Amino acid sequence: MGFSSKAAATKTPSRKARGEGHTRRDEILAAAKALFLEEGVRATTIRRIAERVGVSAPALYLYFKDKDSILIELCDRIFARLLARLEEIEREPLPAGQRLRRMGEAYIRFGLEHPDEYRITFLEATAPEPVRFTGHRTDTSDLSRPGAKGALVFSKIVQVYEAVAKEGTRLPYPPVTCAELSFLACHGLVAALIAEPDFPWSDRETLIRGMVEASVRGVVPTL
Amino acid sequence: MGFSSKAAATKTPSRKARGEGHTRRDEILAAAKALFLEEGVRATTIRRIAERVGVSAPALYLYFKDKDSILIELCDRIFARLLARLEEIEREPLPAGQRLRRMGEAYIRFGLEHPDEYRITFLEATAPEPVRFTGHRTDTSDLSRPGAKGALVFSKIVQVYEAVAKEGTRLPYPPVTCAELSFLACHGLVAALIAEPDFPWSDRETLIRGMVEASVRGVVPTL
DNA sequence: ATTCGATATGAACAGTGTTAACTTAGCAGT
DNA sequence: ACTGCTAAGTTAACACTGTTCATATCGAAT
Repeated sequence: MGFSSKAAATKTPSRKARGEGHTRRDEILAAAKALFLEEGVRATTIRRIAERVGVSAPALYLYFKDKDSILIELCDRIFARLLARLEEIEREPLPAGQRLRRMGEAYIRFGLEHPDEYRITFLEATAPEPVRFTGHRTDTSDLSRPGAKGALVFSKIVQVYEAVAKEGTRLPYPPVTCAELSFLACHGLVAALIAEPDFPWSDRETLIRGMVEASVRGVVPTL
Repeated sequence: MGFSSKAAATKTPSRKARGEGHTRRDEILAAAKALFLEEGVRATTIRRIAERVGVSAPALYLYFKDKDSILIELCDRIFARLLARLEEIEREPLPAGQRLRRMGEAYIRFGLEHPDEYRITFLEATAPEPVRFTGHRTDTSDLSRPGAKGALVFSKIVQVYEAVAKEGTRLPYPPVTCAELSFLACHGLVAALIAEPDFPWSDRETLIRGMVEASVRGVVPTL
């Protein structure tokens, strides 16, 4: 049955001490993450991750289906932090309008702080190429896809808009549509600032505050 | 060492100075474009473009610096059409607020109609990896970069906001900042629908009209 | 002692963008 | 006619990429 801890057994004794509690899987994730913010996405290749872990490239395939799986898991772990942040805000005793603003700001700042993960989760198309019709299925989306955690984040905003409606404010669209509009506006700011960091944008703080405001009042003017 | 020239009989004496209609350069662009919308971005590779033109892969480098240059030129040509559309709208005798809405809608629809080109122009980071500080240069941006045409598009919106100000409406931010906020909100919608076409978004038309409205009234509530 | 299953490896495959060296064809000028 | 010169294209190769396959090692259970 269960074997305790990990079975060390590196064929070539790695000079770095194997910390307790690290599985090889975690090592890979950690190496990928480090490579990520030290040298950027472009440098984060299978062979370089493997090199960092001190292992050959095919070894990664014992723990991950393919390269995307590694990146997706990495991103999902980061996005879990955003989710936690939003749930914090959710618990604050604020009027719904204010909670909306706090969430918007938290979302934007998070995105700007994790540009690579944000890009992979929301900007990179992993959808198969020839598929272009928008299948409108409210199905149980498979959680392995990128954007799965993204969808969770999104659902938080829906909840707040439902709260807004419950407070008596009339919404011009269904809560889910309101949430999409607010979310997409903030998303636009993050996406553009990440993709075009060299463009001479206006002052970042002004843009953030302005977009938070616009994303709320643009959808529900009375908020 | 036989000079068994099974040589390409396609030695059309296409004097490029002659420039009647199709130069080889244009052929390459056309092939890339066709490949683009027949088989998607992923299939648009140097060798396959070359194959379509009926030429070897390295031949493309006689006309373009690298692969990106091909794609960028392709995108710029498409975006020139958007620019023309916006200039049409610019000439319509409408109140500035209405012109803003018309432009927003045109922008969004254009983006959704040309997802691949939009992605390359606005979503793909071609910025060198380690550069992450935002150099605030109002300079003569080099026109070869992707987003060069994008910047032109953007400047159109700035002009309209200046017209709004001139009409007497007080703006909460400088015109350029207003334009950025409006633009970025619309950009968010386009970017997300392109990147995640399978997500069960609300009705597309509702989102478009809603975002156009929000991108204007969110920034300038009295418009 | 042998089998088993997990872990890891080196070699290789089918791609990618790109560069180098070489071959032509066509056109000027002594 | 014979040089040169230039533009346009070629084949071969390089340095990568993600990924698969056949093989090896090794601790543990039978």
